[in-house]
Amino acid sequence: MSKTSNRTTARAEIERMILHAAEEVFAEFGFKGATTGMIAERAGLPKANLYYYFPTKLALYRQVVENIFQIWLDAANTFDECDEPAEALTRYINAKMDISRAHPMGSKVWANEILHKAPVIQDYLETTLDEWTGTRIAVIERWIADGKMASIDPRSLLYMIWATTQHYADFNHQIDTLNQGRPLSDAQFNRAKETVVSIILTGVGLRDMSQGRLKPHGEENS
Amino acid sequence: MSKTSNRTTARAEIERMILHAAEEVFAEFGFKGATTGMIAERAGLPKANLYYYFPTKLALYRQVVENIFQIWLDAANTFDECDEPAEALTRYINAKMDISRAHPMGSKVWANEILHKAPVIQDYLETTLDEWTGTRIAVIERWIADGKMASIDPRSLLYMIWATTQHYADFNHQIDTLNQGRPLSDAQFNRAKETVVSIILTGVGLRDMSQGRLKPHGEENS
DNA sequence: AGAAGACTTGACCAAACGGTCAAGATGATA
DNA sequence: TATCATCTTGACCGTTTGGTCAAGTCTTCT
Repeated sequence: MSKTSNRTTARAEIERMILHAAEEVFAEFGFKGATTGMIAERAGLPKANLYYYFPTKLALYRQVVENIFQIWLDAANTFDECDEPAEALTRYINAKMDISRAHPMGSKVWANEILHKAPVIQDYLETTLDEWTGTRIAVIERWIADGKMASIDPRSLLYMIWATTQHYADFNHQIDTLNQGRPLSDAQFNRAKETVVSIILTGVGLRDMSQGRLKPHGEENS
Repeated sequence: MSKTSNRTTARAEIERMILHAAEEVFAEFGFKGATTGMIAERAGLPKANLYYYFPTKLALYRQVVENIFQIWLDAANTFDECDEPAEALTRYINAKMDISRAHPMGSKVWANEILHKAPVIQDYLETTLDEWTGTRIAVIERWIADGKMASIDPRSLLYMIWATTQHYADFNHQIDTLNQGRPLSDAQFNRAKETVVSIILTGVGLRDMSQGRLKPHGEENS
């Protein structure tokens, strides 16, 4: 009975289940609105047992937020995979759109946190995020100086990309409601991705609109 | 002593103060996180007195949300003030950006509501908002059919405008943090507005980027 | 087998919060 | 001044909720 799963493995497995449940509940109800009872129930164990694995509700929340920030950072790296602005921006936008589709709950927890003045992630904003943003702005400024793209405000461009891509996670309830109550199909979502990439790349002078609509890659059906 | 301010006037005044306090507290802490005690304190009256003017916390919240939706609708009308796409989109984007700056709390309450699956405004989404969106999409499709702008997905364009403009309200804490902890100056905000308008108009083929950066109107200083 | 630790859980507690209430203050009317 | 309605407020209540605890059960090691 005790071959692959020793105690530490089982413990890690349970912690993962708790964190998954917590992410969903925190996303849907916010930190205050979520109750440890709901999280425990969704994780399939009694509330008292949850406190055996995480000392407080806040500690559990912190762990959830840290995991989310790690995903965010992974996507951020796609920005640097290529030094050509069109390619770099396309990859970054697509990566962020894919995250919004794959991890909408994480994005919502993040949005909630910022909305409420970042009580637990303020230090991330001031250190890691600020640093990342500064270096990427420098990259964009170099592209502009090299005449590779139009002269726009790099910071506003980054905010626009963040806002638009995260909108598909944070506001997915509104988007679904405006789609006859149904979630976007893969085709619809891909069309949104292509539109976002198209408007932004064209908007910063990396494409032109003369030939009408371009379809860069990966289309599914009508 | 009783000339201009009869009782009904005083009552309206107090209700306005309560609603203002409630908007701030709901924006910062969410529906669950906000307490009627905090709202009463910020409005400068004892909690019990607040319940004389609003029967329940939920009723107060509903009133706040309805006021916000009215502001949203007012901005929506600027979309129709002109039938030329460049002018109409510019006005609409600027109106929404101005709202984000003037009423960030309202925008945050709205965002919070959508994030939590719109428990109290679902009917607005399904009726008024859905209807407004449908007709505006038709307008954009006509512009495209008439060759006035590039063939992009109108729905994705609207979402992009909503996401970007509201980002400056909903995520203003993050924006401030990335601006050395200070709120954006008027000059910085105007630059953001111009950048957003520029990228979107260019992105949908209503400007071209050949001459570098254009400054449409209203600049302050460097 | 049996001791020792890791894990589980129902019952419980103190604090916080939405909402009530009854007693009083204030202002309009006559 | 007397009356009545509107408004104000401190004290209070039931429920919810984060967190605790002691009494268990299960695993593992010797």
